[in-house]
Amino acid sequence: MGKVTIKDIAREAGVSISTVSNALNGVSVVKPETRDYILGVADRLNYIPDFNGRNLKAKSTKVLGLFVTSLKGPYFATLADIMFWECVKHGYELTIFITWNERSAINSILGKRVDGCVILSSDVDDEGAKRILELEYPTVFIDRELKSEKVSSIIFDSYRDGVTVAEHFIRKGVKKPMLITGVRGNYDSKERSRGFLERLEKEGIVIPDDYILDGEFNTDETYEVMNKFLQTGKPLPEAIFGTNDLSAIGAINALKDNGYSVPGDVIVMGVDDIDMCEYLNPTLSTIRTGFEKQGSLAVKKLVKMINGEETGDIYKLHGQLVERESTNKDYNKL
Amino acid sequence: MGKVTIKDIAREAGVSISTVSNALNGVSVVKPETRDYILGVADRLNYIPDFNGRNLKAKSTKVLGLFVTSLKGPYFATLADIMFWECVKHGYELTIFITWNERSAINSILGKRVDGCVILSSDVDDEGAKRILELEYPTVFIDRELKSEKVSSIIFDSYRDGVTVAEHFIRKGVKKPMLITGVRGNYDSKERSRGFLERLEKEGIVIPDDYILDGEFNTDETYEVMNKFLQTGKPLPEAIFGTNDLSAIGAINALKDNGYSVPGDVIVMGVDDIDMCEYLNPTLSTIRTGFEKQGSLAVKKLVKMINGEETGDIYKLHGQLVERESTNKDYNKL
DNA sequence: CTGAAAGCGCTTACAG
DNA sequence: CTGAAAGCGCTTACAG
Repeated sequence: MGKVTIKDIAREAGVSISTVSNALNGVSVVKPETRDYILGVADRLNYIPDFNGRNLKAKSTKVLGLFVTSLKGPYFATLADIMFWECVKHGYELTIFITWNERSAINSILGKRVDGCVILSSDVDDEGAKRILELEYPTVFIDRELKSEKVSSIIFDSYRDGVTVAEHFIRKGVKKPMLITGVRGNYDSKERSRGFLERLEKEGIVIPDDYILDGEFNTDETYEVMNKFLQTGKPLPEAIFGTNDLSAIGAINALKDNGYSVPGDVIVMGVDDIDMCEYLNPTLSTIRTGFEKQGSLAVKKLVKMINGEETGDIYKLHGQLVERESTNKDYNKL
Repeated sequence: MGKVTIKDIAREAGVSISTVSNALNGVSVVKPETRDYILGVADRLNYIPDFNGRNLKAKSTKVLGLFVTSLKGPYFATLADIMFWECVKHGYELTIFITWNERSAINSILGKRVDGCVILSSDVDDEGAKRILELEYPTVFIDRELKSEKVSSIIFDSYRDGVTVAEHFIRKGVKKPMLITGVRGNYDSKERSRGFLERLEKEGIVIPDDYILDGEFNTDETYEVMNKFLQTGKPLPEAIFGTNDLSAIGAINALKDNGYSVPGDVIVMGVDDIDMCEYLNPTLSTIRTGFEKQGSLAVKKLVKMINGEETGDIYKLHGQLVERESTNKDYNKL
């Protein structure tokens, strides 16, 4: 078929390639009739611009990149969809890169594939993140706290979310809670745990080490450790905080399988508010972290940094308590 | 900082840019010492190739594109992850594009951003799909049946999956089943329904129109229509086939909320085998469609078509019955 | 308002 | 084994 280039259009339309380029890009300098005529020819020839030719010279690609370690996880799909629509609004495309280290993000930026990037990947180590920071290219981190001229972070206020859960338990009169931590080294896991523990401590409640389980943010893993805990015969906690919904679910299943009732014997809470929460039995109380806002804010901020309208900032998004059956002692009495 | 190009490396290393290019690309013609020296210089200067410069001239980008309408949906994340790793194996990158029409895929191929693409987007209409077909560029469709020299399809054998469910119901002695269809026009919804209905018909079972509900592949929607159905006071079906797991879940919730028991009063089955199935109450019987295989096969086939080693084919993947509590009448008796 | 020309950063025949 | 040169398809000052 032979690729159609602006040269072909120029020849066909009897104008120069500069004029074609200007017409195609809507540069206002072109006479409207000329422009329309050229556009018609381009259309007729099924012209499709070569990204590489364009971007090689142009300063901007009009593409934003989202870099993630994996697409799995409770809220990723929604986040990406929201980001996509926010990009559309601003005249950008969004492309998603799966990657396991910071090289790929750096390559894409420096290789002029994207004008800026949003990075969600716990697997980028701190050194890698710092390297990106030093680049001073427009970047938004959504799972770590970094900031510079061109770099922003939009994260959950996970410390506060942990506090919120603690206070909810305190209101319920809980004296002996259990904590299930998430992926080691993960920002949200650490902060949620810290907020939870510190707020409880203010109330004079200190959780013994054997009442802090490591659930890896994962249902199966949490089921295992919870099950093992229950086998020891130690006294049941009154309440369990799973630092994400998946681990809360694992804990509930282990409790059920050991003959305990939730919320009758133990109340349980998670974080995230994944769709599943409403379909479980009992429905799961949780913290809605507001990732929709995270997605749109990430793109908005990125665009502003690209345009030089704003410099880097750190935003912390407040979660919201969603009470359902799993923390409602009265539920089983119905 | 000023972008480092092969010119800089050439100057620094005291060689020509051709030699730098050859060294960087591992062209064997370069003397090993020269190559190593150049690589060292490139490394020292933090050289990162410009994608646009490279791809403009090169025939191949070594990037595969995955085009989807949305990242939501039960198995998308797993599919993408699997495809990513398969790409890595073959020396390709994977980038994901969210898009609502076939233009974007066409642009990306013809705009030389990707060497080939996998398309999962029911929203590409048949005309759009045909346009892609005519391009004769390496493409794999994973939700429609198309085939040509460079175009393959790797789909679920959804007709057969429908038959499998029908036969499972027949074995259970079901005489009055209900069907919940999915997204209108969706290949899998149509085929699953058709297989289900035709197999039942062979058994002399014909489902009346008011026992075929439209659930849009979606829990909330299905809950609504099921609820409405139950309000009519019509006799309960003995079994319900939700053409995906999400709709089966919606039906179960509506039944429960109306005081019925699953599987006691009605047995229910879905398709997909999403993670949630195991955490529901009752756990959900379903068809495991084998999308892991779909992901890796899609990439493998695409690479082979790109390399000209194979021409287009159509593969249908067989699903596998996974029986859990929701179709096990004895379950409630325990 | 339009066109001739340079050049973006690479790759790739081709000479040597 | 290495280098000089052309060219990929565009954009962008600059002249006119």
